[in-house]
Amino acid sequence: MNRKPNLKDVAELAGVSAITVSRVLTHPDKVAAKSRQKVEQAIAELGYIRNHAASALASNRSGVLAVIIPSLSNIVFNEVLQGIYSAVKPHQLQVILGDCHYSPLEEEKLIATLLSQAPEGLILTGTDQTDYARKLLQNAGIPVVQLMELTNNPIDINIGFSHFAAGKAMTEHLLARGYRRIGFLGARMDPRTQHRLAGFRKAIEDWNTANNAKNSGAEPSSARCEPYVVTTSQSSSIKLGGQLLQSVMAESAGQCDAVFCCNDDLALGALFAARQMNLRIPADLAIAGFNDLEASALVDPGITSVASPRFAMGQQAVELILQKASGAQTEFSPLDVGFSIMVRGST
Amino acid sequence: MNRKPNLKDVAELAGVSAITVSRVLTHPDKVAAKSRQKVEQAIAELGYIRNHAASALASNRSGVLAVIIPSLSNIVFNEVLQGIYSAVKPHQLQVILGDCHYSPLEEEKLIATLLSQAPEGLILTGTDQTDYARKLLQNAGIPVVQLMELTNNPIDINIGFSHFAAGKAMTEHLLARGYRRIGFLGARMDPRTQHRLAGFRKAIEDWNTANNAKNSGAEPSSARCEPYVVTTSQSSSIKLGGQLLQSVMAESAGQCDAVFCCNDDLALGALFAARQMNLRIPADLAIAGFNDLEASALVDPGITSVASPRFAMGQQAVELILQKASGAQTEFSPLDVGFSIMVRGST
DNA sequence: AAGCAAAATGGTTGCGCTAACATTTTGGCT
DNA sequence: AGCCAAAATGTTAGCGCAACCATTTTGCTT
Repeated sequence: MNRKPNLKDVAELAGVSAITVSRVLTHPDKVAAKSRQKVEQAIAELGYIRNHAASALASNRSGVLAVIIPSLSNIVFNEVLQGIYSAVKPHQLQVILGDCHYSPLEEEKLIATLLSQAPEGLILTGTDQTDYARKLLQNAGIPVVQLMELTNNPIDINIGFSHFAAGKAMTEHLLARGYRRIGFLGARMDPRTQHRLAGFRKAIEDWNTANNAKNSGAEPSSARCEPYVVTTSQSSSIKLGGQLLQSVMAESAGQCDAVFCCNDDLALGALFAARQMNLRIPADLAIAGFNDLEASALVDPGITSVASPRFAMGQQAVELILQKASGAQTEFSPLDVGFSIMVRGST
Repeated sequence: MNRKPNLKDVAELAGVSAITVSRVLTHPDKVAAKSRQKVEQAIAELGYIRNHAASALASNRSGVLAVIIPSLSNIVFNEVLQGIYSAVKPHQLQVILGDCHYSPLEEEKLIATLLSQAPEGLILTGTDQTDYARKLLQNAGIPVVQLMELTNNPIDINIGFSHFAAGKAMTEHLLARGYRRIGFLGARMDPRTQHRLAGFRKAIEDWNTANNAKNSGAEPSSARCEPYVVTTSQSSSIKLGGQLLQSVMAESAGQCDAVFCCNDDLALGALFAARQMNLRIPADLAIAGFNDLEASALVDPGITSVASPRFAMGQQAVELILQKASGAQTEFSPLDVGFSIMVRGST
């Protein structure tokens, strides 16, 4: 026999019926130890491997979890993925991963493709899905998680934190440290980066307002905080951080005394470049980042950054999907996992 | 109607037969434009999504590519993955990714699981599969790629480079630069790392032999090159690099004048730690790494490292699998993609 | 030993789709 | 108009498995 063995072949060899073999594979406790042993031996002997497609078709359960991330190369999503994999492991689940390259349209296509696998659940990054994608997901009737950021209008389950609040908090930290000519270095400018930038602007606006009120008598302009915003649609890298630092220095005529980088890659690049420009950190220039990568804590000076529980978010996404899939009809309100500012030498 | 629409529903709405709808999805050029249009409209109207399981079962083609990497967290495999995804994109293929945590046994289990999806091909990392895994793969009859390193006894397709040669070449570079008390810092010690270490040892042994021959008259010991090897089974990180540097300094009583780190994470950590120890790089201490991460080129001084075409390897793996799957019965001999030593300031 | 509930096992059927073959329609030619 | 090959479409059957329900066996109690 040259074709691959199937259930029936195993059943014949083991001297039982096909359905018993099937049960050994899916509900081993429903089968007497003796039969189970015979079946297991037959499986080993034939090198039998269950046909997942047939199983999924007959049982209407795919055992697949679909995940779409915006970028494989960004280590941030990698950590989320690790959380997802760690949570998936004890369950009989395969992960199908798609990379939508930060494009909602690609994401839409991917969703359509991945839904054809009839996944048990779907994990998306961010909250900017197209209308058609939302419709597809509604029709699919499976648990969907929007991860990383929060929205008032979730498709289903929503886990994340406010990038606006984080951006604002970090900027307030810089203001509190006395920096007044603060640059924002932004790359790729995906929605979350834009929220961080919005938080940055809000913090400065608020500060200027408050400051004007205080110094209502004096000339206000002298105490105003001046933001310098340099952004690019290029994707982020360490090298780019250095280039953007030069841009902001040029734009501010060297006045810039602090930069808030939209992520730690840029921040590291800015740090390396600042050293070459003979800027003392943080005396001449403060550097703040986002994501709290390992390197940020270990360079000298350490880079102040925003930490968030990425691994845990991934885990939680899987857990809530499984909860929901197993019938728990609890409503999940958006789950804010928060963030924290890791203050280090760079500010 | 509450259940999900199927092919027949679409066919009825479009006024054609089910098989025509199926053809629109798989061989659109075999269907007249008029019918195709009707079908496409019906699909859109119903929000129809093909049942992949049924399709796979009936057609005996899964449209799935299985990939197993040893670690999600190691950026090296991430880059390979990116190559895989880029090559997969133009084809109708989904990637199912497994993480075996550097364990051949986990890998074996994963292989069994992933094979149940009847993938069109399988990409593995390294060449250390268990015997049972090899047997499973032989039975499966699908193209298999062993990636990253080379072997004389490949399961099927083999793409990679010699980590032994790379380790040897880097050590020879250090010797050529005049360093004589060279440390090897190794973490996790997976097979590839061990080959690098073997190359390191061989280079030093060769050098000592040659040197003895030359100085046969003089006392040989004074000119001997002394290796210091510090390894740990812990997984690699920047922080660990600093700790291992301290270990090797302690072990060598401060005599060590160069360290060859088994990867750039360790090398970065060693660099940061060396600065804090007030060692001048490369005057007091040379640092060499492996993998040529982006940061290695941008820190100051840049870290000398071994570069390899990881992205291209991933791409090539997919392409060879597809070639083989489409019937090209060409035999592939192990494909050596080579490596190059990126010499930078740290040595 | 008889009776019975529970556990174990089996037969039938259909999941949704596509391969293979069969049939119909189309369009170009004389 | 009539013919014919090629293109388009349809019919039938079955992929391998698990749900459902039916039947048999087991192991316990009286």
